[in-house]
Amino acid sequence: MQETTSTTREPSPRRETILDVAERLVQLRGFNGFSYADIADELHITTASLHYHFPGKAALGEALIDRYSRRFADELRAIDADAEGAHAKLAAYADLYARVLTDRRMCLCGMLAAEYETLPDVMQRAVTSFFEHNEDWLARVLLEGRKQGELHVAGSTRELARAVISALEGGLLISRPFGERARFEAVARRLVAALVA
Amino acid sequence: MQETTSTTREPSPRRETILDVAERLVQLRGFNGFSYADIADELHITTASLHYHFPGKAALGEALIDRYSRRFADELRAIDADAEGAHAKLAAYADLYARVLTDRRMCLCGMLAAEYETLPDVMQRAVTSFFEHNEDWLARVLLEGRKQGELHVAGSTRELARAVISALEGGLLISRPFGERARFEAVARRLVAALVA
DNA sequence: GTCTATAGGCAGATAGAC
DNA sequence: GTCTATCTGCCTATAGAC
Repeated sequence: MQETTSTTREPSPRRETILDVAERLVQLRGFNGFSYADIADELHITTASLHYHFPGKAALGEALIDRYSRRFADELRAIDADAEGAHAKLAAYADLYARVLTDRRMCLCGMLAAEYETLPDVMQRAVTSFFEHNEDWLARVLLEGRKQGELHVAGSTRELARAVISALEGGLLISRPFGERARFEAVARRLVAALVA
Repeated sequence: MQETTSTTREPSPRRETILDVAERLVQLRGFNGFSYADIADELHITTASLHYHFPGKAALGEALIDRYSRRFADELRAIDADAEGAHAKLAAYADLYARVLTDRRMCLCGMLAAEYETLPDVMQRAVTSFFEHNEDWLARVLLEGRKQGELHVAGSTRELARAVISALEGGLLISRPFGERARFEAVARRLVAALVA
């Protein structure tokens, strides 16, 4: 039986490889800091070929955020399945960010948040959506932690969720120029510990 | 008596105006998100004229960070002179960041931290220097607060200083796409309160 | 200080052959 | 799917007149 009705594009291997390269470039240099030529050179193809897979840079950018968000959501589900208790979940969440730093990368959506003003509309919407979903997940974890008496959260859990995301994204942002993952981890530990004391 | 021996360039009015426009553009769109033409259009001059004031984009960028850092240092001195006690100083420090958000701007050096990988060497050095000076100032405030018994800071004050900067820069980064200053202020209050409890 | 004119390169993108 | 060839536009930058 042939698959013909899928609304989301079939994930061809080539397409995925292109996204892999583009993702790394955006995380390192930003959406305005790389070009189709950079990807083409690395894959030993031409920019015309890239336009076959993604009609324009905006479409490529949107696909990047969608895939990144989907993967992030998968990781959050994995944390829900594996980690027990709010403290463990928050530690696992912070660890997601620490792992982003591999190869000096920034969080894709943190990078795009900086460039937000210059992004095509479709990408702007996808970026805010990423943060809102993170907020939702965190707020739920915090609320459950409070219900269980595990956390002493005063006031709005949503506001606290925003603070956690801000702190972790900022930790990545500031640590990266100094090039040491240990620096981020020390900061992240303090931030999470202080916020959800 | 004529001034001829100053090593730092005389601040001509034109030069300052150019820096004003460039500064806003970088804070809004990033260093890779604006061009000489953008500045020239706004000032109704040509890009050739800009090259008279700044030989290249790297020199302009360096001048931007230098001026921004000098102003920031001035503000820190003003806080030292006006605010009494560590809590008041930290609140004033956080307020510096809140004021940056005017017109949806990002902190200049926070923006450049995102683009760090793509920046000319002179700019990279200037950016890290900005954060180090902020760290120094904050670490001193935290240390004095602890000595006075005003703050209960466990462990390294330098590490905590880094956490504060990360949290505030991250707050700006994430709040900006949502366009509400109140959002940042709520997050910043929580972050500072939690960190220096 | 500002201009005109122009260079040389790179950007994102398209048409059409294979 | 990938190519060659090409386009248009923008980018940083420079020479030289005023």
